[in-house]
Parts: sequence; structure tokens; C-alpha cells
Amino acid sequence: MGEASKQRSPERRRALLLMGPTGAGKSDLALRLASRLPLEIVSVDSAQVYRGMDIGTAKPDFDARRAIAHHLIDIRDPAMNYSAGEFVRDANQAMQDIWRRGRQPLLIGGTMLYFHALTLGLAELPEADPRVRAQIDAQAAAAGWASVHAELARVDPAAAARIHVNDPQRIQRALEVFRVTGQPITHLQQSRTSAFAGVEVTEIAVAPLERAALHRKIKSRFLAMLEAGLLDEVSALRARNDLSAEHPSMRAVGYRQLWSYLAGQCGLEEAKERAVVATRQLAKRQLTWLRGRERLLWFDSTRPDVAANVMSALFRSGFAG
RNA sequence: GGCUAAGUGGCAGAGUGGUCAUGCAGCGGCCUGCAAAGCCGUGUACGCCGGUUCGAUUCCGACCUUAGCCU
Repeated sequence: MGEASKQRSPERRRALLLMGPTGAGKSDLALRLASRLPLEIVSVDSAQVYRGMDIGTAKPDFDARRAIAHHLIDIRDPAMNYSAGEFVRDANQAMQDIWRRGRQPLLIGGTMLYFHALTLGLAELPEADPRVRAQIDAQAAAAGWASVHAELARVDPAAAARIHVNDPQRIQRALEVFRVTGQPITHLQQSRTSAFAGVEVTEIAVAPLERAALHRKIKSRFLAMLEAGLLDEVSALRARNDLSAEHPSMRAVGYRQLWSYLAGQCGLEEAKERAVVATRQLAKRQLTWLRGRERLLWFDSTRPDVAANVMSALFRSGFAG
């Protein structure tokens, strides 16, 4: 990174963030935008990172990926874990590469924690340690999570106060960080640095104005996924024999419910219904994240002219042009 | 027409003479390396009308509806 690279990229570094609840039509819009502007797509999606999970994650198809460069898709085997930390690292790398090519990144997806972590930055915390987690799990199995929470209260009162006793995932993480570093997570989280310093960020959200419209869309979309062979996709994943319902990849919406049907734990109709319900709940959580973001330009995804509206907004905001 | 049973919030499903069922869905929210995850919060519901009672979703009666049985 010497003088040369500074001179080579004198233009502004910009990034376009496209967010929205599942089923709002983000991918289509992204392709339209990318066909008019010098963009490369960076997927912000915790499920599309997995190879072999195509139908249920609504992964962009071959044609789309040939037409426009897509990053952070199919970068993990479903037996592996992925994390917000890895995402931030990978996304930053992808963005650097894109800028170097004289293009702008279009970050699109529905994994709101990833957007959050990327824009606000993540504190320098140790990554997950399977051994420590197993230790804590064993402890919880023996004495209960309340007791683990009580232990956390001793080493990090602030974290314990903020984390609910019934939230094993966060109790575990906080205690894990303490055991690995010897410091309270509350303290370590004080400093976070965003990679977006100096980057002109434009944030777009697309969502149906009417909640009922979103719900209808979610249902028909899931049925279409089944038509497209989602059940076979899940069967194939199960047939590998090295995946379980506990893997983060298999806890994804749709996969989890169909897995439990294939495992004989419920009927197909019930699995379908539960998958649709889980998708609605996911969309609701995504909307809660979205409402909290300032600087977000909202568009009604049910309007036929969304793409045109977004384009003109991009010109107005100075992102394009 | 007669007999029997049942009628509880969007659904399922307990229960009680005066205080909360509960589960699911929905809705709102939280969120720093599992996040399509994990978690929190949220409902003057007791078929209708009358009666008994200080007080009735709960007891009594009529009526309506539903299911089954009978003529």
C-alpha cells in the first residue's frame, strides 16, 4: 500500500447496501442495479455461504452469477461453521478487491447481524473455542444455565445484568470470552472499529408496505421451493451422514423443518407449516433490525417500478453518476 | 320431536363462585464470532337471555348452535 496504490485509486470509495426481509425481492433488484452500474455483489447471507444449499436459500442461479460477479456464496461446506467475525473479514477483503478493480460493492442480503457488524465494526474478541464451549455446556447440563449465569455475574456483572438467564447462547459466549482472555466481554467490547471509515455508504431497504403481502409472498415462495425440489436437496444433505440437526447450516429456515420431517419427527404438512411460520418470524426479526437503522432509504417492494425508483434515488443521493 | 354430550381469546386446550391457565400463531422488542440463531415482552376469552348470590365463565332455567344416539 505505497504511493502507487494511493494514486491508482483517487476516486471515492463507495458501497451500496441493499437490505430487506426474506422474500422481498432483493436479488432481482440487485441484478437490475448491477446491470446498470459498475457493481459487484457481495452476499450478506449466513445460509448462502453453504455449498449444496441452493433452493432453500434462494441462491442466485448460474446465469445470474455468470452475468454479475457474486462474492461470499458457496464458500463453506455445510459441516463447517461460519461466523459474523469471518464474514466481516471476508467482506472487507471482497470490497477491497472490488474497489481495486474500479467497481463498487453492492452488499445484499438479509443477515442483519452481518450488516450490523460490518458497518459498526466488531470488537477484537477471540473466536469461538469448541473446547471451552463444550466445557460450559457440560457445566450447564449438570448445574443448569442459571448457575452458569450466576458465575458470569461474578466475573462480569454488567454482562450478566444485560443477558437474560434464559439466553444460553449469550451466557455461553460471554463466559467463553472471559475464560479465554481472562477479561470480561463487557470490557473488550468497548472498542470497535468499522472498516467503513472513509467509505460513502448508501443504504437501501426493500420491503412490502403491507405485512399481509409479505406473509403471502413467504408462503408461496416456500411452496415454490418445494416444487423446485427442496425436499430432495435436504435428503441429499441428510444422506451424507456427517451432518446433524445441530449443525448451524441445518438449523436454517426450511432445512430444519424438512430435516425433522425426513427424520420422522413430524408429518410433511406440519413441517411445511412450521417452515412457513419460521420464515415469517425471521422476516419479522429482520424488520426489527431495519427499523433501527438511520439513513435507510425505504422502498415498497410490491410496486412494479421499484428498480426505477431505487435507481433515481441513487442518482439523487450521489451514489450513482 | 326426544335423549345425551359439548359450546372458553385467531387456533388448540385446562380450569375456578371473587386472584395468572398453558401452548401455538400474531404483534412489539433485544441483539458484538451459531444470527435463516438465541432470547424477552404482549390478550378485560369464557354461545345467548334470565335467575340465585354481596359477586358468576364457573350454580339453576329457557333458548340457540354443534356432535352422537333414539323415535
